[in-house]
Amino acid sequence: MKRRKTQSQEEILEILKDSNSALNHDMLQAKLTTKIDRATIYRVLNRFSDDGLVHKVIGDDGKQYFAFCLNCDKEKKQHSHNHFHFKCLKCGKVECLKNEIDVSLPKGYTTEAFNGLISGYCSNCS
Amino acid sequence: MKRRKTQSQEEILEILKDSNSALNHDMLQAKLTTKIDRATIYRVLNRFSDDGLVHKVIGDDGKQYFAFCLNCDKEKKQHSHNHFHFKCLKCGKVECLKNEIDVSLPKGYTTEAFNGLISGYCSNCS
DNA sequence: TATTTAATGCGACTTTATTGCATTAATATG
DNA sequence: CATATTAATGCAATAAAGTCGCATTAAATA
Repeated sequence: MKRRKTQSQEEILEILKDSNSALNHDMLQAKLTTKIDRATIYRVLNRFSDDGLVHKVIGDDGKQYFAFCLNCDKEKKQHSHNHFHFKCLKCGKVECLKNEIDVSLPKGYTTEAFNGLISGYCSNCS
Repeated sequence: MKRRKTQSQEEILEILKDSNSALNHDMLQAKLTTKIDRATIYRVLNRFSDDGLVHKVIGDDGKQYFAFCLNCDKEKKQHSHNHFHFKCLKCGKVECLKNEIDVSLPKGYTTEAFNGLISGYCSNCS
């Protein structure tokens, strides 16, 4: 199934690129100039996520947030379960912290997968 | 507002204690012998969570999971935003990893809050 | 035992997200 | 360039998770 370039996708991707924070459906829709259907928005976002173009994070509110992928290796599409995301509290930027984070568990514990969101200040904002 | 001891709460708490994994609403309801209303189950669970008796985790599926609190300091009720949870892939147990985890970020980055789920094997199962 | 009010059950409702299906339009093909 | 193919879209319906209002029930207390 080959992907096609469409107006909707371009605009949504542009918004995600311009935005420096992860957006949920509502936030994204609010930024749209064109009217794009809810379902389409979700489909575009999930397609991006599947393609490794953006990452999808589930917030504490249970909603899906999407952010343009900064540090992600686009070849490896196994996004969801092997890294943390970092969100800067000042500039709002969301990044992947793929293997840059050192997780040390209590002794006897071994890590298989981890994911979650770390909040703080990035190097530009701290 | 003083808490009252009720049948429903006892049964739900018992199930959470017996279960060694975090349960969502459906899973919990399936284990009930008595019929307890959806709304009640949610209210009981959130009450437990507010009281620091159980912890609430948002899964990757966006659903709320609840697990009896093993390592949590019941005095400090600020559960939600300052620790990771660890889930053992074998025995399914969910624990708080309050300050036992060493988070080291890329240089220049500072941590304010973190939460998420780490999967692996606990000391008993690894 | 009577009183107070926390907890429950029921139903309606909200929000988030997905799916089916007919239509539109992006790409490929001749 | 015209046409065929089918990915992408819009619309409506639906699903699923969770919350809320309100009348009722039943713990705790006096």
